[in-house]
Amino acid sequence: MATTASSHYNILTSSSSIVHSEPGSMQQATAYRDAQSLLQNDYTAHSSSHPLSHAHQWISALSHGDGTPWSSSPLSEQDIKPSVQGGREELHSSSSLQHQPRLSHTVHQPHGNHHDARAWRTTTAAHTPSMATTNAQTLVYSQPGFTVNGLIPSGGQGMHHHALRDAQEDHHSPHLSDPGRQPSQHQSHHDHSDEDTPTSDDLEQFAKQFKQRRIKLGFTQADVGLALGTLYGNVFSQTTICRFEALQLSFKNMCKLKPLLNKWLEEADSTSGSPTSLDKIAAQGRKRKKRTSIEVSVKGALESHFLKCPKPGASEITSLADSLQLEKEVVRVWFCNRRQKEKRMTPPGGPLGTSEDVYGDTPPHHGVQTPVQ
DNA sequence: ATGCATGAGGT
DNA sequence: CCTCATGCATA
Repeated sequence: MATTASSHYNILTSSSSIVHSEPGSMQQATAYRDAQSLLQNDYTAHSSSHPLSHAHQWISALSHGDGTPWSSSPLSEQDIKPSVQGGREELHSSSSLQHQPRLSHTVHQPHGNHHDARAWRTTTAAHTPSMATTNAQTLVYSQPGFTVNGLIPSGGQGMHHHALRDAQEDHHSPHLSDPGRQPSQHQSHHDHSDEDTPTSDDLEQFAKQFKQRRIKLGFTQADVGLALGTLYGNVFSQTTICRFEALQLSFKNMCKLKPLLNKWLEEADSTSGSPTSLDKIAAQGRKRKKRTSIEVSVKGALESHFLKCPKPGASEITSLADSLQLEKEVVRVWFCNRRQKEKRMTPPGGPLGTSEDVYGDTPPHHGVQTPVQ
């Protein structure tokens, strides 16, 4: 399935009859300050510039095998829409209290600096009361780069690690004089509406529960995202909800979202016949560059460079882009995204014990492992 | 479920 | 230019 040259992109918004939450799928521009849309043709306009396509890999929609070594989605059957929506509104009620923190971050944890990723594992592991065998069980880093180097108290795998993240992050102020905020109290259950900084374990369990309940209630991730919008004014996409459930967000981000999702959960189960009505606002047409498909081989090359140097300078990016025949911007963004991925909590592949435990780490994680989806 | 992209805010 | 939160478009 190589280059099939199937570049047939629908540039026009064809309202097909696919599954679409038609009524109200638009998102409201909550805090968008600038709403000006330029009118310049997109990248599809370079047809006249190129007489013959010789290296148009960025517009070739080849199957792009996706060389994700860790991609192991067992089964995913999402988007079950039982349509449990009734026809009620809560706009008239719910006029009680409830002050949402809005943009203010309720996170005081990683203090904005210092690697959130590290705080991740550390917090949990650190407060382990009796860590006899309680090793890193929650999050299994199944990637050579994901090791939380040097911070694993259990000393499980302080072995090979590419010190690839210590070049920048710690350029902040070295004020770590108030680590006392670290939640040391850990209840042995779930469901804690504590407002303060949750531990990674808390988040993990919450995410699991959330997912379960959500599914039980018959809501899709997208539904939740919209509901959050109608309820609190912050709309989120399916992507975000998904990532939350999969713990693929930064610690900070998770902390921020948890309260919201928690509220939704309460609402959702209390009013089993939720309405999901939202005001429709004009959709804002944004011209987004079409997703560039990077070939597997190219991805490999990029990865190699990443291991070598996660933060290439502008010049290096340029040359790299040149040799790979990619736009500089594409390469730059690739690196950015790559770095972000590195900071996620859950490394792709999931905490599920894959067969490849390069770390000899056999975590005794709890049994419940994704019943469905 | 994820890959690439956009944008705000910080340096 | 970076990080970080987020999401459209896709696989």
